[in-house]
Amino acid sequence: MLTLQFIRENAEFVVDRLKIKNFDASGLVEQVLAADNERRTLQTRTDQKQGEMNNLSRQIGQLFKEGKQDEGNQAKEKTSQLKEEIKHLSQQFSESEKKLTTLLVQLPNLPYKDVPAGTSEKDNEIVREGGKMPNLIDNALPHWDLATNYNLIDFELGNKITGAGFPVYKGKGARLQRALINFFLEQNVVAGYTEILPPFIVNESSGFGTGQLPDKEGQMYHVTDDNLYLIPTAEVPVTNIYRDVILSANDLPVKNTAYTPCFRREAGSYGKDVRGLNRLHQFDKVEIVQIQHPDKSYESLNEMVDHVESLIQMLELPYRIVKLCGGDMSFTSALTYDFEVYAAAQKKWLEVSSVSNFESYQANRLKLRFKEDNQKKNVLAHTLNGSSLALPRIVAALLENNQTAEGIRVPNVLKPFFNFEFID
RNA sequence: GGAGGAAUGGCAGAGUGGUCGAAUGCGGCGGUCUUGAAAACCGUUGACCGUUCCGCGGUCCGGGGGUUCGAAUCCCUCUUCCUCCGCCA
Repeated sequence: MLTLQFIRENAEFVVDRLKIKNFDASGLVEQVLAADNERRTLQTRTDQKQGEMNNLSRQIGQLFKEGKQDEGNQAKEKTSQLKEEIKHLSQQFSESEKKLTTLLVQLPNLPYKDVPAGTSEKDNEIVREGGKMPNLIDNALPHWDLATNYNLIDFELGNKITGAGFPVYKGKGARLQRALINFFLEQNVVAGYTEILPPFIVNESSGFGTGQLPDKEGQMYHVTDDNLYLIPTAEVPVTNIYRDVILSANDLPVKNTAYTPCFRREAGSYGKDVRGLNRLHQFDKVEIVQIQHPDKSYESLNEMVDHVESLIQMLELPYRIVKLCGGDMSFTSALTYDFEVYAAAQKKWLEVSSVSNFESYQANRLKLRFKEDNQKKNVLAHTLNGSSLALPRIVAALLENNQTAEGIRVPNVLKPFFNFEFID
């Protein structure tokens, strides 16, 4: 969330910038400022009474110590009213604080200065394109047919065991998943990321820290008995490692990578977009996460974009990098680049990565700070993350683009991890 | 799952009702000494909020609640960790 201090000092700017995200913040900002004022008034009054009480208690203690029982008891009688007032005030204060937080979390992150205006993906800006479009054979098949024909993925079996959106990978299909996960992790480690294997289920505080809760509750699977959530992305556990942490400046940047399965309810997604591997309830993804000094976070963002691009290039897939417009960006992001690969049989661009800078928006929720050298004050760090990469759509594109009459060609870079040049 | 024990500042570890945000040691930072370093010595060393902001006030001793004029200290509850038993990949 945005910091109160920033909103106080830049209220108009906040409202103005959020227009880029098609978010009318005028009413909300006003309410935040009012709630903030109320809270501060209440705190001043509460603190003052509490101070009086502390003084009185000290005096009473002193009186009893000196053996002045009568005076002590007399003084005691004076405390009951004060006590009542404090109880009342602190109740109001905590309600006021709660109200303020409720309002505050409704404000999205501000878009970075060069985020294009727009309402949907049509307004996104293509920043780079690369790779070579394949020459498809005649009668080229979409990946769901290829996956079935070559016995790589069994969608029906997934329906039986769990339900739609939970495919079963088999044989070379399963091995290809494993190979891709290894390949991605390996490349990330080479690029300086530390490998993490986090829990796949998180608590409420973690969900709040990265911004999934409270607003996107319906997108996660909820284990109600224990009030835990299946992770929708490794971003959640890996970023939350640093919740309530104060780093020192020379710890930065922190670079972590993790493979996890991701679980998404995808409520409200139906139709042809969900065919095959295009949209699943459970899928595999390797994630990269950085924690960086505010002055350098956009350098890191570019570095991450270049890194993800190199992965896709190694897989020899045609791709494009898209800068999201305000309307298509997530609630918590300041700047997001999406990566799309072309799945030639479907004739579709599929999103395989989303790389974002959240600036201090998540850090403020997480209370993730660092100590600047020679300075007392702790400052919020910047957090960034990106997929490197999400597997299913990569697999979809690999299958579709590399199909030949004899079988499916496997990119050379996977050799160390997948010992077949051909799937036939 | 059953029975006990514990949770204090970066770490170790005192403190069982009254200036305790907390002794002491280690670590960190600054200084004296030294050509430099070590050792020794001196000083300093948590976070958050409010404010009339070089000052003052408030909160925080695992989380939440309670008793009391007053709680790190007493009570309840939750969580986590340790020991023993059982079970187990």
